[in-house]
Amino acid sequence: MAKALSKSTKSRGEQAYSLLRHEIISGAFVPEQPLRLAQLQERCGVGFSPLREALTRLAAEGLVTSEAMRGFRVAPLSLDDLRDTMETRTFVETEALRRSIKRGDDDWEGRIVSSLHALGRQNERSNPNDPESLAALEDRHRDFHVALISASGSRRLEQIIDNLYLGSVRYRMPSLSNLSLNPARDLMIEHGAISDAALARNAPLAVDLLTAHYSLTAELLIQAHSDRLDRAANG
Amino acid sequence: MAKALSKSTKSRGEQAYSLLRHEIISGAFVPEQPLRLAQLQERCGVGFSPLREALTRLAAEGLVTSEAMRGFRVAPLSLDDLRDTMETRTFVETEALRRSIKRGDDDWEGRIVSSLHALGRQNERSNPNDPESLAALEDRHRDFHVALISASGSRRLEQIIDNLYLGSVRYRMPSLSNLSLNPARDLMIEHGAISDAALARNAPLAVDLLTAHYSLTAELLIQAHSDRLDRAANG
DNA sequence: GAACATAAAATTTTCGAAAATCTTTGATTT
DNA sequence: AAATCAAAGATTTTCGAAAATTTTATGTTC
Repeated sequence: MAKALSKSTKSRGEQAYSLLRHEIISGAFVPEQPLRLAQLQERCGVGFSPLREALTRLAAEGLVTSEAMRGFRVAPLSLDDLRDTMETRTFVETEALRRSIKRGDDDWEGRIVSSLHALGRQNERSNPNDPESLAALEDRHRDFHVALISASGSRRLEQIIDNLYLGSVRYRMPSLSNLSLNPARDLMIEHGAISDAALARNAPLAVDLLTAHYSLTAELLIQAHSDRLDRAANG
Repeated sequence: MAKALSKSTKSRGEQAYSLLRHEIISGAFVPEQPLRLAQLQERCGVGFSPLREALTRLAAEGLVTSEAMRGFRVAPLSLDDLRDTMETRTFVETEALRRSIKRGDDDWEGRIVSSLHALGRQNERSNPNDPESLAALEDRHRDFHVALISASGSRRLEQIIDNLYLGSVRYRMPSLSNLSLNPARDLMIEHGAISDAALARNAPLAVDLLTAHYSLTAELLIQAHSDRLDRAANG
């Protein structure tokens, strides 16, 4: 009897990693804020060792910075980094999309269709005032974009895309409601058009639509972040 | 006054990280070999905590794998990964090169000229039987390629390139001598031509030359790795 | 009062023992 | 012989105290 799939026993270090990652992404800490071990120990309920492992890993992924003998800080946010991240994301993801359109099989099409469907359903029931449902929407959004490029055949591209998503999602979280509430924008129509072009194997069109999608997102995020900086400076 | 170097003090964890990284890159361990803490503790002369931090970081960078409650292993090597890594490297670095040619200033040109010069000098005095001088040559080689793309203006691209280099250098190390000894190849001429095209701001030519440079490297590495696999299977 | 040294406090980092978990061994049963 | 189970051994993982380092506070000198 197949051993009941050995329990996904998450070590304490992984628990701490997941928790901190989630909190940083969702904006629970101020950028550049020092992350004191004693404080985190209480917050996460784990000792020093697993905590430092989690922070080391987050540092390697770019979510926190570390300086020898001076501990860890939440990684800074900046307009330059936001622009850079979104541009690089577009560059890499469009390539992965081209390859997926060329190589994708029935399963790939199935993943696109079903993730788009799930995104639509979550979008219907989504409540802009509930952080829980917004996080779920964000996850479905990511799933759709992952599905789009899931036939690229390149593990390396996938990893890069994953890390770039991580770098950009921090800018989105604190203002996702603003974003989806933007009257000039219907995200489901944009996503539907990208999906259609991809399934029709129209690579140039799909790439253009995806580029436009990210350009618009970048513009809105840059605007939102500029406003935040202004508020911080003036108010 | 224990140790007079207070400023550039490397923590023990960083020492362990540097050492292990170097040993993995230079092929001191067999791929997929388990990395036992007790053994590493003796080898590195540090306790469990900094060791685990180093391994966690190496895992995030892809040089080792980790499984909960089962410790760490040296990351595997494979033909697929080698191909993928070299292709992705070419894709990303050619873009960074295009941008650098467009944006590069006098300092950028200076970095190319001087790193090419340093590479040539190291190449002259390099002894294929001395691992020390081979490692130095590898470093000058990396410096040149870093200089080439150092005016891309994208921190993200630079990071990605750095990580991809890390992923590919493992395949090169055990057979660097084979590579540079290949009679059909004069690396200094290839590098000189790339440098010339870049400095002449001829982006299409520079990109073609860089692509050819990496394609040839990839071919030789794939051949070398196939031979190694055959030897492991038969002999 | 500014510059400098020094002590005290706060914080990070490391160590090694203890706990938790995996792996092997070997006896027992089917 | 194959399967099962529990104890013994090996290894990873965690904890908390101790060491090392940075930061802050205090006092002294010019």
